[in-house]
Amino acid sequence: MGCYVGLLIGEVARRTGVSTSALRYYERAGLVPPPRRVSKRRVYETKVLGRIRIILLARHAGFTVRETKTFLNGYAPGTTPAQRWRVLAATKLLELDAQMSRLAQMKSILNDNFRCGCSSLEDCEQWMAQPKKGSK
Amino acid sequence: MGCYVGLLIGEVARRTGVSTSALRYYERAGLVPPPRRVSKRRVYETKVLGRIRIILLARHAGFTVRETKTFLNGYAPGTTPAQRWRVLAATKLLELDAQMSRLAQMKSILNDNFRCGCSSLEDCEQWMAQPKKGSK
DNA sequence: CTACGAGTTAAAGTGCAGTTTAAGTCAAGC
DNA sequence: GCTTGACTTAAACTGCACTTTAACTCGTAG
Repeated sequence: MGCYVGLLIGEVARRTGVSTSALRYYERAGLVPPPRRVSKRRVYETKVLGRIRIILLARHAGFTVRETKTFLNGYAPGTTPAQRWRVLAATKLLELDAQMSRLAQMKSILNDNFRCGCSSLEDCEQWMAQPKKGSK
Repeated sequence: MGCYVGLLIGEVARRTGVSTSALRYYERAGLVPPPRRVSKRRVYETKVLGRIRIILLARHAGFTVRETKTFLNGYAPGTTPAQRWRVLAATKLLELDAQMSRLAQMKSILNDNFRCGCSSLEDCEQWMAQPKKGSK
């Protein structure tokens, strides 16, 4: 049964929490390199688990699959190593900062409303007029 | 031409940066209340601009349209005012915190790689083994 | 009266990120 | 030798968030 060195797709799915269909999709999309086959079956090396962790992190951070691919490939061996990577990373960092400040703004709205307690969005001067301040 | 009190959809689109088709979609989805009509045309009151600002903020913070709707409606007049809102806001705040820490983690990866300079993801111990620390 | 421009509708189309389905392959156990 | 279970494929389907299209209605300007 499990006498190959490596992991079958079901095992990778179980260990990473990514479904087998998603793993095949990631392979088609170029996120995960095609593993070797043993009688047509995918047999993964354990290091694929690390790559999948990165993929999950990127996806959860809001990167699209295409972005994640560029992210991984701009960094993979064979491409211009540092140069492309630095440009990519710099761009991404700016986007992440922008996104974090949007989240922070949303947090303020949610937090402040615990205090303010308005019962209608339209009635609440706090959010409705953007630079109008002076209401408790 | 513009002698109604209120804004036509094109004007709202221009002022908010949201396309007319998206505005109609938001109306169907229950995010924007149906405005009054003047000879079948939507005529918005200016306060809709405030609501759209909130919608945009929520969307940019990663809320789905459905979530944004619940967010706005749980807070609107007519519903249990404070109670539902507080539960919703608390849930959302937890999600935002989780998302922010994911973004922060992604930032670290991007930032640290400026220093580390590995040329292959699989080779870089830093990210591949998750709780392995000790390398500069 | 006609043409224009800005609006209207319902319905179909788009791109993303997968999931589901149907039909097939293969090694192992009974 | 047949069944079982984990895998394989291509293709169709899903849900989200809109956008596009086609055919229509208005009010105004020339």
